[in-house]
Amino acid sequence: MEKKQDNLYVSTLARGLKILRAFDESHVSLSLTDLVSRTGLEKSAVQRMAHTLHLEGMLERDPNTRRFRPSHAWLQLAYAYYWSDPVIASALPKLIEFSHANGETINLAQLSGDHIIYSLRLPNHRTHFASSIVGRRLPALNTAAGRVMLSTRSDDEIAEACANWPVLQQTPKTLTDRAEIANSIRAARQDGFCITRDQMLLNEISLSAPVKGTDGIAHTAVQISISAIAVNEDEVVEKFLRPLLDTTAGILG
Amino acid sequence: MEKKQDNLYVSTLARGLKILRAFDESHVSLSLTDLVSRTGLEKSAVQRMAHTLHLEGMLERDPNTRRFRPSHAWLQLAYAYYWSDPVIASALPKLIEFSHANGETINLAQLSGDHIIYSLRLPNHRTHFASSIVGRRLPALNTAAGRVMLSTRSDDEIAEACANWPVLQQTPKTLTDRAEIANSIRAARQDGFCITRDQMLLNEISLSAPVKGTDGIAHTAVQISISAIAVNEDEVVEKFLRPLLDTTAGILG
DNA sequence: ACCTCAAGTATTAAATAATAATACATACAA
DNA sequence: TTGTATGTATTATTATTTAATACTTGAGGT
Repeated sequence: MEKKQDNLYVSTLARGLKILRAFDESHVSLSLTDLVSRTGLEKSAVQRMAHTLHLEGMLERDPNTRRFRPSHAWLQLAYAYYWSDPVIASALPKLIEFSHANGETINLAQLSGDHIIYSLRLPNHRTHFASSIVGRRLPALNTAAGRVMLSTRSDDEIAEACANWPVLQQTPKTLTDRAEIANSIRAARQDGFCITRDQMLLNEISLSAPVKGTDGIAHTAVQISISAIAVNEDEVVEKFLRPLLDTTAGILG
Repeated sequence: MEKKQDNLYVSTLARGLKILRAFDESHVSLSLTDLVSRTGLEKSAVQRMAHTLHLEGMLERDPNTRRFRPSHAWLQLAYAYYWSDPVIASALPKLIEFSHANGETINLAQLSGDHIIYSLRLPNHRTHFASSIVGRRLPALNTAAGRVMLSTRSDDEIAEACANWPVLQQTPKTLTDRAEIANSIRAARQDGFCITRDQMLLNEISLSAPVKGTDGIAHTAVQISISAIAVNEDEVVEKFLRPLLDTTAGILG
């Protein structure tokens, strides 16, 4: 896949990035040969890239196992990202306020292609690890946050997304019927919020409201997670919709 | 600075990384010429690297201003980092517990060379933006967390660090006298904790305890921040040391 | 203790792919 | 409009990466 008829494209750099992206939640430390198989690059290419990334402080290397791991530099990049995105600075104090006042898990989600990505998370319960750390990507159509953002778009865009964007069956109860997802988005447009249940995690209720820009389109949403053991959807809306909308209203999209 | 007599070193990749690292808290969006001046690379090199990084989804490009910004991919890398570091998974539930029980800002800090880096942060008050987001690096000697980690090392290492590691005068009251810093570290070794005040921020008290590995050395520490307006250091120790030590005790270094 | 094999490391000739120089285009200001 | 700064495009040259291969190390099995 050495692509492009593009004389500005530096394939060596792309290969190096490929090494970085070989790491994910189920590949936390990789040997040279692991990297070869995961990236599809030549052994010697991997050798040189990994070597360089190590020297440059982007990869940690365990001297015993000789396996590579992400370094702290990866967190530093996140730090730079946070400063670069103005929505973050606007949202963070509001989320802290909400978390403090309501004691519930609250997240900031942004649209990233056909996925959402969680950019801020303030967990208030012990919950699954993946649900507590930033940077997680989920198919937009599967999530309340994704649907509520889509609901601010034109009918055509919604239809296009519902037809083509990925849907992932995460739990037995995950909604995979695209027509039903479209209904959910239509409802969200009416209501100004979206609520889901058991979509990514069983017994988890998600309530989300959009952060609209001046054009009325939302690239950001705030989402809260509530355990469905104690309460049902109606009660969640009853109790948390108002504070949630207060929160989103204070954020500059 | 095209360095190395190293035939495995891929300088093109290093140049690309240099572009990424040109972004930080005071350089949130950079034009081509900005990148040239910040990296010291040739104009055409920057052109090709930025172009490639954009195509690979590592840089966002504003079509109007033609400036580059970090992309969501930078958060995804943080996500991979979190999974790769076992301390994180062990610490996160404990920090959440503490935050929930005590309602105070709590952070996980790790030693990264001669700096500490905050890898988890659970802010519970409105506080300065930089104090709320992960990935921030601070000189280890300036911080309670850095000192308490150092205090688990040998006398020689402590002496070496106190002599050579960087110290940054962040507030008028920041301790810059290296002998006094050494005293602070000695005290931390005795006490099993370190408390500071007004070091990075005025009217901020920092209390930190180490997370020791099986060898007794700490590469990680937990730190809490308390406003010094309402309470003094003794009261902070009185009130929070016990729960803090309970927290660190539950974390596998 | 020895052997085997897989995994990591080192070396090189060959040529691809990146470079640097320069020319062109566009946007903004005087 | 003209001038200047910034971004974009093109190309010959060659430095740099490549890919192939040989060497080294270490873990597991017998």
